Amino acid sequence: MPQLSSGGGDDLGANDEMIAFKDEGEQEEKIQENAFTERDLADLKSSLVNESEINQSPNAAAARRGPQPEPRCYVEKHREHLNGVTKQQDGGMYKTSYPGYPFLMLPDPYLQSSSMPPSSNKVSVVQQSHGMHPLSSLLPYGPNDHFSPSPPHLPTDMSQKTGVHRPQSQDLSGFYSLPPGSVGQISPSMGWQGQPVYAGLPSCGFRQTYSSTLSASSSYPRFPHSLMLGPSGMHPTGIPHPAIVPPSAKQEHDHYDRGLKPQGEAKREKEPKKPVIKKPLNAFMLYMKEMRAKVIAECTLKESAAINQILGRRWHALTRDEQAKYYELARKERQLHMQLYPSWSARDNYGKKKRRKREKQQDSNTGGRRSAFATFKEEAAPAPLPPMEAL
DNA sequence: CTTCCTTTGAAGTCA
DNA sequence: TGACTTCAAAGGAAG
Repeated sequence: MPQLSSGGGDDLGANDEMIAFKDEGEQEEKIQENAFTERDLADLKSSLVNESEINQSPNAAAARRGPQPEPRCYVEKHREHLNGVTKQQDGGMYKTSYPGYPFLMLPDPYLQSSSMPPSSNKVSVVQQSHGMHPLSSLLPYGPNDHFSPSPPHLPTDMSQKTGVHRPQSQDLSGFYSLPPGSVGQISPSMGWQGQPVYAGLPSCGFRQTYSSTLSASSSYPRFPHSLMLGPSGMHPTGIPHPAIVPPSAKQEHDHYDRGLKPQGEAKREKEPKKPVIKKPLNAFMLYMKEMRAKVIAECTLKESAAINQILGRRWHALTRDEQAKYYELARKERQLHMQLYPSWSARDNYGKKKRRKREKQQDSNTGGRRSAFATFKEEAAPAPLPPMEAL
């Protein structure tokens, strides 16, 4: 795996993740036919642990909100598991959940302005609430290459196993309000077709090509000026990018732009605000984006913390191939992010959050807000998600 | 209004 | 190099 030359976690996650995954896969083979109920029981067991922990910790943040509502989901989860089996038999998630997989940034399911094809009522995958996402839409997928640089721990014929055929091109303007040709302007020039994932980055001239294509912005700074970005975080190509968060974005207002609202053109000129380029989403984040609405619908939950717990379990319950899709998507995202913002570093966003984890831990030692679940995990659970043992 | 919670993974930092 | 830290999304809840 060329891109795994360093770090090792580029594609399919950490090794320990995959070790656990292997275990789960083995378990899944055992229980493939009859054991979604067992899985649910495992969930139930886990939830009982949580609840008992909650009850034992009146201090806990979870307790302050009452027991985790997660158990409400078990019936629905079972149903979803069954549906998942159907999906896999029917060609996998691409077919069911990724109606436009090569162009993942489908309209936000929460947005009324959805331009999804009428035939699709699926939950879109990595759509952005604050803009369309060209990363996936421009992902260098060829019809057959989506997993071509297979992760070392994945079967090399994964793409064949998934049997997914992604259309090479679709009318992106149907998904994005792009000027005609804007996509084509980028995609071919990026030279992604059939290109090794990272092999070409240093030398293939992708960046050069990209720069030349985006000549008007070839010298744009890391954080493009608003004039270049456009009113809503548009990339100089004209394609909005979710990683570019315009200063006016509510979401970033929460974290980054508090107190910096423009109060006039003079101030804007005086203190031009740099749009925040956010980190590309990792595989799990992409998975969460896709599945969150589903879980919310099934569980009638809205609290993200609880939903994320469910999603974390489901993530571990995914098959290897299913996870691989998201790892691959995440890798593509990172790749394109790197192309779009060559000089961007995750460090750029360090310190944006108000509190540091260290401060949190210090507070927790002194009785700060800390969930019993977290404490339980640290004290009793070495792994983030204990394997689903038989009850 | 601000921060926390909660998850996994990527990337940064530090010894 | 390994351990640790921070951030990415999300929205309700608490301070």
